Amino acid sequence: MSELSLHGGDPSVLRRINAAATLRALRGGGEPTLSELAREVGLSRPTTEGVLSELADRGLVTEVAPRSGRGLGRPARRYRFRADAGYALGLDIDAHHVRLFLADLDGEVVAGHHAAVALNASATERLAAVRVAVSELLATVGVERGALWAVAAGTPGVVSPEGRIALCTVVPDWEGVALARELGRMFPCPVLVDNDANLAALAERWRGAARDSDDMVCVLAGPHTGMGAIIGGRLHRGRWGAAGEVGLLPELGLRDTAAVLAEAAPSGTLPAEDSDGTAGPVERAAERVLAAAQRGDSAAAELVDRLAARMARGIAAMALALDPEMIVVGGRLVRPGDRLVEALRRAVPPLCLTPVRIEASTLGEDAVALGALRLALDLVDEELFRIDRPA
Amino acid sequence: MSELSLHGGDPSVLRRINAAATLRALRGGGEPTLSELAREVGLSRPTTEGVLSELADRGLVTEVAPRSGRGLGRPARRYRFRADAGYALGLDIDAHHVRLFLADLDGEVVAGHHAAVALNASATERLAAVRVAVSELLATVGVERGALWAVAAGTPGVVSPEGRIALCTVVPDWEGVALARELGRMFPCPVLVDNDANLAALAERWRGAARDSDDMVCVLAGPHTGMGAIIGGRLHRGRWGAAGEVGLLPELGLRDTAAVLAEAAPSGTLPAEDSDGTAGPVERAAERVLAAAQRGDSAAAELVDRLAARMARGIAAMALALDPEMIVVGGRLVRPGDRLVEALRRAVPPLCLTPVRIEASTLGEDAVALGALRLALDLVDEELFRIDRPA
DNA sequence: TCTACTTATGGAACAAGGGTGCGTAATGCC
DNA sequence: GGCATTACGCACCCTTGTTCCATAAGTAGA
Repeated sequence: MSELSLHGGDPSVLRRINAAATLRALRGGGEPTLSELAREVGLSRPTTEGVLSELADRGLVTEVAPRSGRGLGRPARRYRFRADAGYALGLDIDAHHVRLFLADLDGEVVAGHHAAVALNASATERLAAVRVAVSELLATVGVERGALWAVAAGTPGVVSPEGRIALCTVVPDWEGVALARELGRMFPCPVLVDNDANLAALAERWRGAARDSDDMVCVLAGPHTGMGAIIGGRLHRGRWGAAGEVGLLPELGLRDTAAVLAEAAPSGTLPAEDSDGTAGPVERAAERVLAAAQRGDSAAAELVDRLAARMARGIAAMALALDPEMIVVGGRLVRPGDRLVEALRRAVPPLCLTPVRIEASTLGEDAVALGALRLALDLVDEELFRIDRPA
Repeated sequence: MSELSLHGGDPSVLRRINAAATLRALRGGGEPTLSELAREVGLSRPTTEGVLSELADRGLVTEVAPRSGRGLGRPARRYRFRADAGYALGLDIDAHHVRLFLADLDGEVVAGHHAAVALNASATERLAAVRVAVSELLATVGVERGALWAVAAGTPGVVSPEGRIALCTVVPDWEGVALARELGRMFPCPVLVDNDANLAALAERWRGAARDSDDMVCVLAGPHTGMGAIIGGRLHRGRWGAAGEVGLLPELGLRDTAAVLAEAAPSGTLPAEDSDGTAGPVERAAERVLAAAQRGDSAAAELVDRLAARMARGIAAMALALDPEMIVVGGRLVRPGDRLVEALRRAVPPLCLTPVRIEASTLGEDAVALGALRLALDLVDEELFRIDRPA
């Protein structure tokens, strides 16, 4: 709007506005009638007709067969948004995995993929694994690389505004990698990179536990606990991309989260890294403690409660700073109905000023990749609905 | 824009867009020529002419005398934004004062006012003092109450989204007051109420130390230390209006800020409240310690440093949570070149992950009232430039 | 099978807004 | 006093969108 109100406009901007409105209504799904569409958008039928033929020329809309037999009168022409006119791709690159989701322009996920990567892989090897995974995914569903409109990737650590890994303690050889540029070489479309907790927040708001919440915080409890925040409906990154890192204050207890649980097992007895490279020894140990707590092992349960009490201070600091509507707790250490989330639900509110809902993630390990997908889809939407330049 | 893209538009919305764009260009100040204006907005001269005559009908624009003698050719008609077509009012209501600023539609401050209120005044008395102060201010400059387009007020404590004082430890008898409704009775225009630190943040961004910074935090060091945050260029209030209250965590050391300094003087020797009711005994004592530190008193200086070290944790928590571009420190306890700000500048960065500028407020005691004014002016701007309804 | 009714279509006539171009008015300079 | 210069005011045309109406293409009932 600001762009719009700065420079005045020809009648053509009116057409662009109406095209965007029509596209938006059409993308809601279904195969509306011309008249239905006109009524919904608030335009006359002839105008809508003109807009639609223009959108058809751009390849974004097709006419579908009219449905006869339903109702009285002459069957109406029906139109459909061509969701397959383009695709968006979301990546999750972490210490042990590469995860991918591909969606069409409707945001419908059409394919997913997963590949294990060794913890101690070099940055080059990790990027090669990404390249292979992407190629496999695209080949499986038969989507051309040129059909991608936007790509986004999430990764642990602090990601600078230019998409460089400014800080990363979790993935070896990862710090300093200009990830956006490296990935940019693989795709003929814009590539965005962001912190994993930030993207998990986007995902939870999109199709997870925080649907339609405009002010929420997502806690990603993994080896290190990161947080992402949606503020006023928009992802907040901070000046240097480091927002949500309250864990740095030692007294707020968000560092080495998994290690607190793992300490139960004497370090000498920790198993070596799994052969599939899917999780490190600390994560494995932590997950065993969580499982034991779930089974009713009282020593393990106490350890979980202690972890929750430790984490509560950091989470409360974030809640006090932002006063969010809700906090979603996710990451490797969390499953729905978990003892950890229950413990946090007891430990955090007493430290807060306002009632804040605490929910477990419903997306599990897919959260980050889905969030990356959502970020890419946001870019797609911006492209679809932009009105400040000729199509 | 979203509003715009949802419902399609007549040619009339085009006119509204162009009117808004022209008004925006015109309000930049000066008395531009018709052609200059047309060039700047990107419209043709006849169109601009039509828009201007419409704006003149609405009383927002006047033609001024052409300036002959300057340059060749026929003198051009010149136009001016009628800043006096309306006014905005900002209030600061705190424990000891009522402060007011009145501005025209250009945001130019045309009058200010200040009145002392006794600390132990009842809510009713405090509101009466506000009413009197407003009447005096308006009478002084000869502005009708009906000429007010928007009013905003700042006050210590947590202000709920509906404008109720949900929590306030600083002003007696203030908690629970439905301030927005009470003030609403005094004015025939919208009235907004917000937390004082939030408004101070707005003010510092508008004409203080944080000009044009879209991500900043304002620390208001008074009896209790509050914080306000601008995120992505917009004020962040939180779901319940309680954002920025990290001070609640005891280990973050933002509670009873002034008292830390005042403790130097044994409580028995504290002077009684000043006859003018302008400051409480604790504030007075705190200010004496600050002044002593400024003069070089080493004991006082050490006390200030200790306070800074205490506050640093809370400020760092906020900085880590939000990763702002800069932090502005203001409030009663701060003057430019102060030892407190210097001490914070040393104490905070080591706790942070990213380089964050720390600056002293340049607005002094006016910050909150100016921020309230800015909030009211934002509402004025929204009204001036709205395009989603007929004028 | 034919007729009446219903609903959508397609195009013509009309209105609003914006751009272009040209004759004309008002000023400064020589 | 004439000329160059600059801006004005108006007429004309294009784009976009709306209203209105005759017509087409179905269904339901006789």
